Amino acid sequence: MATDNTTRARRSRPARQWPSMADVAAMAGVSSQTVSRVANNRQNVDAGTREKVLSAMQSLGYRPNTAARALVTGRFGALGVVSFGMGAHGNARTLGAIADAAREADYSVNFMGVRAQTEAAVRHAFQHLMLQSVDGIVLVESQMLDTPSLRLPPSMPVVVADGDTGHAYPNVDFDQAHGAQSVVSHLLGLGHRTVWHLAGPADSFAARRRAEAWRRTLTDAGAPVPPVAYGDWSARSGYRTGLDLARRPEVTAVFAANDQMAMGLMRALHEAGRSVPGDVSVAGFDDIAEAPYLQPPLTTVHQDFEVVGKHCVALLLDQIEGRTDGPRRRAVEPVLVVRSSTAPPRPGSGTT
Amino acid sequence: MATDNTTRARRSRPARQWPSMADVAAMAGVSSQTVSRVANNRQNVDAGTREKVLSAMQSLGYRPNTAARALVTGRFGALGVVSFGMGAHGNARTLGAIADAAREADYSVNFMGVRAQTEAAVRHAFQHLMLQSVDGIVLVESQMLDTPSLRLPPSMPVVVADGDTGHAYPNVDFDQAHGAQSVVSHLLGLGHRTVWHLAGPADSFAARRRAEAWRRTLTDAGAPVPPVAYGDWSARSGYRTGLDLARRPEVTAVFAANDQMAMGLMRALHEAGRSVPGDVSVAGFDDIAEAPYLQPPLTTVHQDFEVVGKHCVALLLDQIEGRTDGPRRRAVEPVLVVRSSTAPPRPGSGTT
DNA sequence: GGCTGGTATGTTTGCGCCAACACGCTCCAG
DNA sequence: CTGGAGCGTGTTGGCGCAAACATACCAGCC
Repeated sequence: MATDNTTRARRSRPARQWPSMADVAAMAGVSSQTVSRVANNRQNVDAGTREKVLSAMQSLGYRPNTAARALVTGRFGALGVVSFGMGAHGNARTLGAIADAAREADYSVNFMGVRAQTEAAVRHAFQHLMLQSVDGIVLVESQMLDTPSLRLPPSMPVVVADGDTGHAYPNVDFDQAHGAQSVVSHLLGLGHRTVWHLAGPADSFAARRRAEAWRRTLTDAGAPVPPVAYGDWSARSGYRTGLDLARRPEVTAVFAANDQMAMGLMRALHEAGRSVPGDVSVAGFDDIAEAPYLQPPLTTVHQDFEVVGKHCVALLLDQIEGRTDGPRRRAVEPVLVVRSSTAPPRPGSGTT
Repeated sequence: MATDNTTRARRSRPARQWPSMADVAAMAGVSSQTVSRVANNRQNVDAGTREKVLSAMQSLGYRPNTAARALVTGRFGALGVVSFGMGAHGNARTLGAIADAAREADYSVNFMGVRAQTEAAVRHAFQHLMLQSVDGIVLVESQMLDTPSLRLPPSMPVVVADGDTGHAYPNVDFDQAHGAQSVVSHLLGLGHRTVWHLAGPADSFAARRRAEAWRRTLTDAGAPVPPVAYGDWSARSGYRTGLDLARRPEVTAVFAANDQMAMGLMRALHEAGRSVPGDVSVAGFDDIAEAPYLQPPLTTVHQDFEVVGKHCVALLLDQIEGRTDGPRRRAVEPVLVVRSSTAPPRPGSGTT
């Protein structure tokens, strides 16, 4: 990065290896403009002429040069996605869904992974994408939007997925509050005196919203609010917290902010001799594909990432194509899926 | 797709919203060529001049236009990645690693997800990428390379990750054979009479290589070769197979071709009252982050996706930059990780 | 017939950038 | 003191494409 590019760029102009419109035009005996019209599927071309051009394209193996096209149109046919690592299941699924939706709209996806939510890392990602090679950007779960030096130019369309809503950008998100509330209500409804919470990292907006909804649901129900434990979304962090919680006999129900942490949590409880759901009920969030096959099958909140991806692309295309009348926020409703990791508390348990 | 683009392209040329080199040049009082030299970090620019240009860039918010640059250099600064869905952990991890490595080299990553390994789907992906907008392509786990109509132009650099080795493209792969062999040997070494295998889908090359190594290791050891079951990498398919295997008392050890299937398998065995590893030992492949926290913690084969991503990018850059002396194949050694899901068979069990 | 309006096609132009070359200067060897 | 090499910089041209404008032709109409 930022090294001397002399050597790399020293290669002289490469020999033409792709035919251009002019080549096709010459072969078909028309002007290059007509070739352009055929390539862009314009209707005002005679059927016979179109045929000639198409067969010339075919035999020469012509492909339009996107760079030249982008230069003249100012559009790139590409969307940028900034996301924080493929380790998080949700991020990977969201990216896949965005890519699918983008392909439907004939856009390609330029992916920038960012390892850390540090200013430098995010700035680098933005700089790379903002080299004017994308028509818009989807930010997946970023908390960095308010850092002034990272502000994107106002002319760049942006959609934020699964992130903070306290900014001006259009936004697609799960209704985290509703999902978390449904889990906590479910557990309280089973008869638990209260529900403990293993939250995601404090700098994650989704984690904060889940924690807030958990707290509100408890207070609304008049249940005591136990201290919050924080993990980092990993099973490992769930395991560490689980070792702690297992030592507290008053813990009868735990809501983990994602399924991976719930896995670690259940493992720790098992090792400590606390059965799930006999002694402790555990619920997760995400409904990863493996959730039905955990031991026990995990009660969790299902999130439809496909829909999120679709909405992200739709909102972005609205901006790119200048439509301002569409919605600027979309919420996707998560659905509680009750399996076997939650049950009523043992009679007499859970008292302090 | 292939619709009339008239309306979309009808927008007249958008007002210039980005400053160009000429603007910077005017502000700095130099020629645009000098701006170009500064932008490309050439050394033959006077320090004072460079300073003036840089501050002009800064105050105008100048970003080089990659399309224009690509048009004249014939290079795009982008790598294409074709992969089959983000559902499979391995694919997601590999993509993330490729993106990281590409960023190190100042390339961006153009991601094309393909849902199905059908000819039409893959062709569409290739067409999109081959619109001369990437400098090279990484194919992650594709079996479609030999389909004649999909052949890529010889001028396009390609690297195949985790896929078939029976083709001319440079290749990065795990030493699947070695990994599978180490699992099977481990189980045989524990005293199991033989090891059953839950393979990945028949059209996956990685799955085939794992199955072949499993078979060879058994025959080399003089162990009987049980029939193979096939899954689709999902926990669900592992579960279904597990219900079958649980009914066969002679099954004392199973090698699942990935961790997700092992999870489903263990769940089915548990439901059928067969304990792991007491009655049946189970081993997986991949070492997903959650493997240590399954019940029981899963013996599996660790794969370092970061290294695979790095190698892919390195081999691709070799081709793009015209280096022909580098290696054309790289194998990454997977490592057996023994946890608690494997144990010696119960005395007297496993006889037919 | 001359006019209008529409359609198919061609010509010109310029997007922003960089390679190639030209230029003027300095420095040093011969 | 002259020739040539090296350096910083400017000038020119053209990459492939599509927008804008120009042209040719035809049909229908008063």
